[in-house]
Amino acid sequence: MHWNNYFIPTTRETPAEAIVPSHQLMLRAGLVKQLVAGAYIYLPLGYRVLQKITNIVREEMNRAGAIELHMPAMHPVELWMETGRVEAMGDTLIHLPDQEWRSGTVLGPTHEEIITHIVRSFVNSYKQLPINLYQIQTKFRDEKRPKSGVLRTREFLMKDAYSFHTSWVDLDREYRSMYDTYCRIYKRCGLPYVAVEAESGAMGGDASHEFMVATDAGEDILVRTGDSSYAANLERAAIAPPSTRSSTASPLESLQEVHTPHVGSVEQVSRFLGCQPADLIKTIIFVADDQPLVALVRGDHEVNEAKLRKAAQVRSLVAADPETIRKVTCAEVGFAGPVGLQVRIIVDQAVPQMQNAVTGANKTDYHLKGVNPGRDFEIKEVADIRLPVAGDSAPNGQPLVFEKCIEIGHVFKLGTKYSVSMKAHYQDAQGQNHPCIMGCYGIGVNRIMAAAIEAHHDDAGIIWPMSITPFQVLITTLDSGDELVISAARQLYDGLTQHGWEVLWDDRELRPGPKFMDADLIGVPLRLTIGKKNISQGLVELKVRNAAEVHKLSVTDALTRTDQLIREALATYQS
RNA sequence: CGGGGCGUAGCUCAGCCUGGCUAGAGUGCUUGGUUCGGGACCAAGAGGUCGCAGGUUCAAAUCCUGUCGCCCCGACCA
Repeated sequence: MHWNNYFIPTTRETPAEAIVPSHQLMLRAGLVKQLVAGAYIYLPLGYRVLQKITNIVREEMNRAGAIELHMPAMHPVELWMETGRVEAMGDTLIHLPDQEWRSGTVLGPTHEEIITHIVRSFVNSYKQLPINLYQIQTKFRDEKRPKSGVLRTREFLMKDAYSFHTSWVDLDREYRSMYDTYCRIYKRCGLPYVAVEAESGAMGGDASHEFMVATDAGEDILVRTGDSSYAANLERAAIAPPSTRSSTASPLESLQEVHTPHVGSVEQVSRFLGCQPADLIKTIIFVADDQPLVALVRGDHEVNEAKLRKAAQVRSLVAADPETIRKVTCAEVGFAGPVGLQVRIIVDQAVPQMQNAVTGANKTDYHLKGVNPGRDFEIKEVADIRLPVAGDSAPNGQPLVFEKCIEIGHVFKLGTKYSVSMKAHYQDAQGQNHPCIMGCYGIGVNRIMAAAIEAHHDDAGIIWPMSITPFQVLITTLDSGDELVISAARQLYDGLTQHGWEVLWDDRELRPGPKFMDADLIGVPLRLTIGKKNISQGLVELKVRNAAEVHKLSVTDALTRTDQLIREALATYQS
């Protein structure tokens, strides 16, 4: 490809709206342009990268036996009503309300309903299972706040796969296979990914893993140990129980009521009484399966509702409204405490360690000092029910570290949630009907592109992994009036093209400076520079984008060396 | 949805507070010339309904009201 005949609108300055490095570089390198908030145009260079990524995804999915198809982006809302997800998705689901036919149409944020509809239409027998169907398709979600370039958008490309099975054992096998496939895909894309245990959230289902890339541009929190022997997302991260009661145990004080007028929050109470938030026991009241449930955590900790729900073994769990709180505690909101409460209490494992703590007195404008768990209130149920904080350890005893990250993929075991509600049944060998057991597996294609840039760039621009670069080689000709320069460039261009490589020839009539700046910006991994002075001695220059040194080689040596470097680089990304 | 900010040339921004001639700069673009190995220089040009609508005024980029869009922080996020 000749640069003059192509379309790469690079810019020197960074548009003001871009904050994160990948967004800035994608705009400056002419990869994308925003059309409206949350939707991006993929310009030719960016589209090439996107295609490289989708090719890798497709190859690996096919290798794993998944079968590609293509589903519409417009869905009849009836299918979503069958699973109750019109409500579950809420505002995220984009409706088209302006015309009669459109009022029954939504834009697909994901495709469980559609794929389940397909399977129930065509799959009747266990002989047709298992099957794994996937597509690479545009999704629509009405994100409240699109941000960070293509990292969070309302319209985005996703590879979504759905598998259907006759047994949980077979789902486990496919889940494992997809997990391994994802690892291969990310490795081939050159991403430093981490697989973590995750909550499956509103998707439903049991097991779930997220694939993360650590980056400051991210909006999730990755929790892991320094040696990565343990990794999880923030919601899922398990916390080791405190080792032993602190050796500096102080004498137990007696219970004492203190007047704390209009002082309700942890911060206010600790300031008012001159103690630390960690000296308080926070008493949070929930309604679980229509019964009040109290959770106790240290004042500087936060309850993790997913953990609490699991520990309490309840189906529904919501924060109690003020009226319920008043009824349970006989006090205004802000003065709840465990002493004397006659409801089910689940205690975080950090609380029994506490001594001479402060809690609400269940009496408006009063707190209790000198509260000692076990003495002043009974400890019946202890569990890990909070979010981790700095200083906590993983179950294996190693300290946890926290990093911002972005999610680039997610695998779920869905089970029968959709097949039951949508009646996707198959007949077994005995003629019995059963709902299909399902898994689903998603990859954010645009996010891979942004994450790759987040992971591979410097001050001058992008440094593409060889596997997803828009071109493997950039030929930069200086002194383009010189016949030797042109004939050498043509020789290299033709030679490398014949080897099957994608070559971009910067044939623009520009001074060397801007050409080198653009070369670094767009991040093609190998650059061959041909100038009058060197070529008069039969030499061209070979430079690797992420290395400082420059090699002077003959034209034929440059060709074989470049070919070799590309092969070597690609090999490192293969699994 | 709450809080903050911004909308003036392709891009980065000044001008607005305190209304007043033909609305500016840098960069990019076009043409000519000199240059030519890491964003050169000279000269001449093209390019703007100052987001949009209404109002105040002799006069509005500037003041007022409304509206739309965009960014940031937070909430939300299969």
